[in-house]
Amino acid sequence: MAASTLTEVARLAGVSPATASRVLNGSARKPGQDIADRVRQAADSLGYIPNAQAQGLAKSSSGLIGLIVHDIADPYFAAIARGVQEAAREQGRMVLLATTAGAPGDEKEAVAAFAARRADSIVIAGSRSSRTEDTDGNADLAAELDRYCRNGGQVAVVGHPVVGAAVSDGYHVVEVPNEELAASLASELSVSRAGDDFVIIGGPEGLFTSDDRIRGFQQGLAEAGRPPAEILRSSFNRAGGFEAGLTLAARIKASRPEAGGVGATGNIGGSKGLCIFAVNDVMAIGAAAALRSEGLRIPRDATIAGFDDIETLRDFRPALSTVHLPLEEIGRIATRSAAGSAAADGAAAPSPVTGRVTLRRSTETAS
Amino acid sequence: MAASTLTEVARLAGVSPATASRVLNGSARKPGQDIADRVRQAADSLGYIPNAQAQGLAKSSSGLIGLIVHDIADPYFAAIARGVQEAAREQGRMVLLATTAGAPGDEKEAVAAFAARRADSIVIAGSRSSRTEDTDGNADLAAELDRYCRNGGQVAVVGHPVVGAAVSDGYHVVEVPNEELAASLASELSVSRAGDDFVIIGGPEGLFTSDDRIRGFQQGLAEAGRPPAEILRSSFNRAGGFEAGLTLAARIKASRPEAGGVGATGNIGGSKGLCIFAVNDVMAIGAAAALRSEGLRIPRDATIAGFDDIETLRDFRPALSTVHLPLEEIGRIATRSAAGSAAADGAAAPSPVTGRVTLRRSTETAS
DNA sequence: CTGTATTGGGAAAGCGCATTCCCACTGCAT
DNA sequence: ATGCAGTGGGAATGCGCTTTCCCAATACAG
Repeated sequence: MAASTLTEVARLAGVSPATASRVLNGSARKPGQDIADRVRQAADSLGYIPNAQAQGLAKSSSGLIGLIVHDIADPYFAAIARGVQEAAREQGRMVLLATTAGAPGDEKEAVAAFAARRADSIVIAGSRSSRTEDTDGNADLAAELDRYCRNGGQVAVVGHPVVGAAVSDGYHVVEVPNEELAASLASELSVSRAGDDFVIIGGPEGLFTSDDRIRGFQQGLAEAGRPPAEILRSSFNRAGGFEAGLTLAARIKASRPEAGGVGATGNIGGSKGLCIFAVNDVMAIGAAAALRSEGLRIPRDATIAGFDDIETLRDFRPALSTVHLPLEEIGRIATRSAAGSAAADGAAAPSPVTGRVTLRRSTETAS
Repeated sequence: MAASTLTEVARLAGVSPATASRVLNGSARKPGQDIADRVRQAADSLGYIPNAQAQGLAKSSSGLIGLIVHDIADPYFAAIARGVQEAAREQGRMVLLATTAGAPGDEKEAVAAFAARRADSIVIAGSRSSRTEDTDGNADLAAELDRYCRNGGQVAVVGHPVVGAAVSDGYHVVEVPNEELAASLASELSVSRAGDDFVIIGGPEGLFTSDDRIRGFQQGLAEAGRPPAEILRSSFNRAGGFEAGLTLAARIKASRPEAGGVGATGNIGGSKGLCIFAVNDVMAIGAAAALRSEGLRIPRDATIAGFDDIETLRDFRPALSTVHLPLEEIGRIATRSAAGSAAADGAAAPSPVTGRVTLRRSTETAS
């Protein structure tokens, strides 16, 4: 038994396919009550399920939203995905998922695949890159997005615009005030960690999110009359944070006075403490793990702050200072901005993303 | 400019649409080299992207895999989703996401939506329920799945079969040895926590995953000559674990000898320790948070073990004893078993899921 | 040199639905 | 009684592609 079709339903109800279509799938014209009932009854006696592909073909729209993330199991993206999913549901659409590990080439593939499926809109999360090795991929991606938009597609990008993407209507960017927030964080830490040296653990140069946060942090330090922090670069994930954490651990151990044995109380006397800013939470967690694995304690031997306030932090100890970002909300906003283009443009501008510096135990003064 | 069509490509190349179709999208018949080149060139000069909807309509298959989870931001599901996504990619398919919070009614909707989109296969993760309030939903879901399978769809369910689902080919269950593993855990803990009382934090009665693990654990205890553990039930998430944790915390505090003040060293003298088994990691984490919030320490004042070994545990302190499950692999297996039905049935049976009891600090003897 | 395979391309018929026309019919004003 | 707008249903077309069927051309054996 193959899935039953509209035609079969129509025949059973003794009406034309046109009429059946009108009653079963919202049309401007509403057939008479009695006929409608007959059709509806026929439909569910047959267990009719409309073929979305055929509907899509006929209407040239699909009820699909494409979502591009680096890694769906990363708590950062998972939270955004949850928001996207939720907003999609509100719109009566479904989410198509693509993971790309951040490679622009793969992202281009994903966009093409979404375009092939005639997705109504595409949400791209994950940091944009301007690294030279990504130049080609970025160009391809931009071209693909451009084509998609010209064909009526809607695109929302979280954070930074895609490098080289033409500004068309249908192309939306959800701005995240990374720089300002990082500056605020630096400013607050300059006060609470007045005696410390600062060091930044960043992602590879060219990753916008990372670069913005680094720039903001440095600026915040400067405004507080502090010298710029040293920057350690590694990959934009836990492993990268861990690696950088090991480097810092060695340095901390080397610089502290050879007081006693293992149990020595870290940072005493005149030596300055170290305050680490990792440009995202997973890197911060990685760094913290590295310090711990080297026998160092936070905030005793070093303090540390992250960025994003991913849900995982809730149960991470010591409680990690960070910048809270409404990740789920960001997903919703992106999804809505790529959908509500029907509404008035300027007026319907979705509320901007706001974050909040959130200081916790990991940067409290060691007792 | 609307997206260009196969017909346009064909015209530009000076061939028939049929030929163009044959060269651009894999067909059994391979047109001549020169013609193929001409078509291909025409295609990318036009930036042709095949309309997957139309292809799907014509071939009646869509290259889509439906994935149903409770919550995509839950680390357990996120890990499975990653595996599914990966396997989907291998198959050249895309994954369609649906989140349902575990409500069978919603799951039925999701299956219907997947069916409407003519998804090639559906993967259902998340515990099945036999609670009475879910009876209707389960029946609907089973009926919907049945119809989907009869129409040639492939379904893979992680863990338990859907209640009432007819066994058809096309309906696969990825077995997870919850009961055995829970028994092993109980057995190992009976040794390492020889002096302790055991208590189980479980989900609501009727959730198969929870029930299986509880049953297994009790059985393991029995085999070790222990009396059955008391069971505390609450919701199958962190909040549920937290709630149960509060209850236990009160009990622990009440039962311990009024040694001194807050700083008293918990469990001394003849009073038995408490070993908590939470049926999944997020509940265990919730319970641990509750204990901590009540000033109790793990493993000093109580020990605790979870189940699943979600990635989050990597950075959770104290390191949580648990049962490792290859979550990502489970996602892959499910996806493959719902795809490789073309291969020989019996022979192609995917490798079964195996777990591993993993004891860590949270159940180590307090020093 | 004729006859039969065989190859390679094109014409056309759907896949299941939405939608534009078109037509028969009703109700009302003239 | 006649005309007209308005209403409600059906026939037909097309969305973009695959695929079967058909036909011309070539190849080869007899």
